[in-house]
Amino acid sequence: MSPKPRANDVKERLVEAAIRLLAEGGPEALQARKLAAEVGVSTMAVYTHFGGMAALVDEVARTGFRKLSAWLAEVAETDDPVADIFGLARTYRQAVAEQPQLFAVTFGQSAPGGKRATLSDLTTEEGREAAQEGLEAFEHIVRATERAIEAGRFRPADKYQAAAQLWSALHGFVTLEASGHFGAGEQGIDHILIPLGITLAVGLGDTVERAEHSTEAAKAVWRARTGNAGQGGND
Amino acid sequence: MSPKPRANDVKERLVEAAIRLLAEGGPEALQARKLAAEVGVSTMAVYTHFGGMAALVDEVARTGFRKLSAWLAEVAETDDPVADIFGLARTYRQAVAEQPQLFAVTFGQSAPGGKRATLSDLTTEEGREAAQEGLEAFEHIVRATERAIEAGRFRPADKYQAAAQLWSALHGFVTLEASGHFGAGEQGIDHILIPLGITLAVGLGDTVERAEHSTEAAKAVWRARTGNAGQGGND
DNA sequence: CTCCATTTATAACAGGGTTATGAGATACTG
DNA sequence: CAGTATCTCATAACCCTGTTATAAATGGAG
Repeated sequence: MSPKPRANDVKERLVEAAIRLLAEGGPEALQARKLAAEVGVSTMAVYTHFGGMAALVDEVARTGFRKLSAWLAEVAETDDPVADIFGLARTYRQAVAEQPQLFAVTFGQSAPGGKRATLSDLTTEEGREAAQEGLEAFEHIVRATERAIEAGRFRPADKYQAAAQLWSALHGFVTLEASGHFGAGEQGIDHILIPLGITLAVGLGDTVERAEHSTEAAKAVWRARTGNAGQGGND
Repeated sequence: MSPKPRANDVKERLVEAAIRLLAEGGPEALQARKLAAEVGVSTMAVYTHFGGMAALVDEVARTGFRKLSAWLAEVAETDDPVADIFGLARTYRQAVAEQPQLFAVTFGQSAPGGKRATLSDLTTEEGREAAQEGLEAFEHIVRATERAIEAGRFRPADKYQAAAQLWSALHGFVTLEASGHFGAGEQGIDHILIPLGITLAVGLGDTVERAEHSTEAAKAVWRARTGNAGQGGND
């Protein structure tokens, strides 16, 4: 097996193997020796390509952001921007639910004190320029928020500020759910995420009726997407 | 120094030292040998008292929850339950801002030595029993939410469900802020946390005017508390 | 005092990340 | 084409950290 790894995709394969090990065995399974064995090379590959495990983990974290952005980008824009926001939320939650270990690294690695350039303030112009991958995922929420404001569903407001509110709530729910605080399975979606979304939409200016209608629309779109061809694959 | 550790508070001192090392050097500094040296004992103490580093980290996580609960318990109940919720939010945020490393462990984002602390489900009866400390912090939000519903500020709703929404949003904001996404200092509070709180309050049934008034009331209380005698001490 | 349980220090072991070194491959240069 | 420089990778060692085996010290029970 593994006849001979072709020249330069060893780096790529290391990251892929790292994500696989992470998904299967959690953070403890992410070890240089296991990684090397998985790819069929020696541990030196980690050092020639990344400089060390820390940098590799960093790359894994960035890959998580990229995957998240890619998934969010697949959410189609409809004429109901609030429903689109719910669609983004479901997608965000689904990504984390499917690969909790990966996103635990992704969100954990962005902590300050780490080596990596931290994503800076997303509510200022300069900050947005400094933050690459993290911002990209955020931008999808911003765009949908902007459309909701333009459509009169949300009150006029700073789109970044409103989107940051939505992102906070969504991220908090997803994080707490991944930590096991909201039970297993899908119950957290119905019991908390959807009511939370309605609360936020209404608080931002939508009516209860329209917000509820949008959750139903989003649920229908979601069923069509995941019913036909699940989006849970590897990009 | 350290004349001779008295019998059974070695356990206590180990946890204290662990929190100190964590605060000063991050997760990587939380090591059995450093810990033992800090307390003035051998590494064996970790094993006789905890069974291993994993259990010690777990105890550190639980201590974080206990401190958080203690801080939240200090927030007085006024006749404005929505203002009280804002007070709880500021306190929650302040705790994490002051001891980000500790709460990164508490919430499971940081994994010293690969050993993550695990928490339990708060939306089920059994889960709530298993998670004493986690629940205690959550209960403060539940209680304030209940009062807001009873006072007619929030629409009638399941108090746990409504509180879970508030907790999600608050936790998400705090987490993202601690990761550096919302800039440094207090700007995240004014730009995002307070607007988020107003959005949620309004979405749950409050009026914009009363919600805004409550944020001001909470800010005044906060200034009085932190202006007089900061609450940043150890429990 | 003697016995027993608990706690602790010492020292070794095990398993990780990392590094030194040299061999092989690759590409550029004359 | 020959030679050389560079990049990549395997081997083997090194260091650090969690852990455990063992025995000494401690302290209460009888």
